[in-house]
Amino acid sequence: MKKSATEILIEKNISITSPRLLIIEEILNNKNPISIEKLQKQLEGRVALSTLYRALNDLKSVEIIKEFTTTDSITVFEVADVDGDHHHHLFCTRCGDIIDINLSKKFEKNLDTEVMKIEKTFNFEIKDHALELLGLCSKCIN
Amino acid sequence: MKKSATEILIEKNISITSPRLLIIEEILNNKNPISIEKLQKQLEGRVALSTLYRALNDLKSVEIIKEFTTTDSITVFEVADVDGDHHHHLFCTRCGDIIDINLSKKFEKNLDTEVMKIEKTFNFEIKDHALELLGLCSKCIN
DNA sequence: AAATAAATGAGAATTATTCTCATTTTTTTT
DNA sequence: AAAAAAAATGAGAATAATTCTCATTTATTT
Repeated sequence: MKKSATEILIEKNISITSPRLLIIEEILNNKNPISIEKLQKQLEGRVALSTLYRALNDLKSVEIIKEFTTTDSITVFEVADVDGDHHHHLFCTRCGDIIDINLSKKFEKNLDTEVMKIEKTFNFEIKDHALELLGLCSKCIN
Repeated sequence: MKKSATEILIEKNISITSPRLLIIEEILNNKNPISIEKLQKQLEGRVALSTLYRALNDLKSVEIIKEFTTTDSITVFEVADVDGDHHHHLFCTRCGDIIDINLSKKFEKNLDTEVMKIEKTFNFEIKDHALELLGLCSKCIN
């Protein structure tokens, strides 16, 4: 059921190149969002840095991947949500770890209702939302 | 009832200097989060750029201000929440506008409950949360 | 008021990201 | 399947954002 990197590129109708495949695979392989620095290390010698930045922007603009910034100002990437598969993030403010989380169906419904209210109040057309939870992970708690 | 910039610095027990006062006032004056570029222009000639960056970091570390990054990768600052005064943000992905919003009391309660569940599941100690809503503002909708 | 400690300004240094352009790879056309 | 056209890459230069250094100034403590 999982799509291959090649299939993903075909679906978005952009050309299939080795750097793009490698980058998508690397991001897919990572359970959690991955930083540019990590990607760079992982792809060392196989993808030029300029290409990495360019390809990340390309993949972002066709919505294959998503970019965001952590609480400690690190730019990270993850594969964009497909269909209903929608998740949020837990950030450890000490060690910088990021964990993907799902909210309960019930709560997501509540959230959607609240969002609709806000759309009306502000005459805004809301396309997406992200809930960020900040705190200390189990390792850093003590 | 509003605290002055001086009072804010005294409260946090860090020295009272002209750049810090000017920066806090500038951020207070702005209804919505303000970018570094804007701050820089506004404070041109009164605060050196290196001081601006340094003071922003200082104020951030004593939690007088809060930093975050917009969807188009712009770093912005706002005054940190005081007491229960807690808000979220609406981002226009076309024009970059940011609007402060409040969620309903009821929804914030639901959110707190959900957050507590997540804390247990992940053995995480959650200190703060932020809901970001992304879409098109009334001006950009058409 | 003097002594100490902390913060500032100016510019240099570093880091992150984008840009340029000749070459290579991919896609389209035949 | 080969030729032509279009798109992407790699290497490094250029730019932009942020941090660092250190002599001087300002704020705090004694």
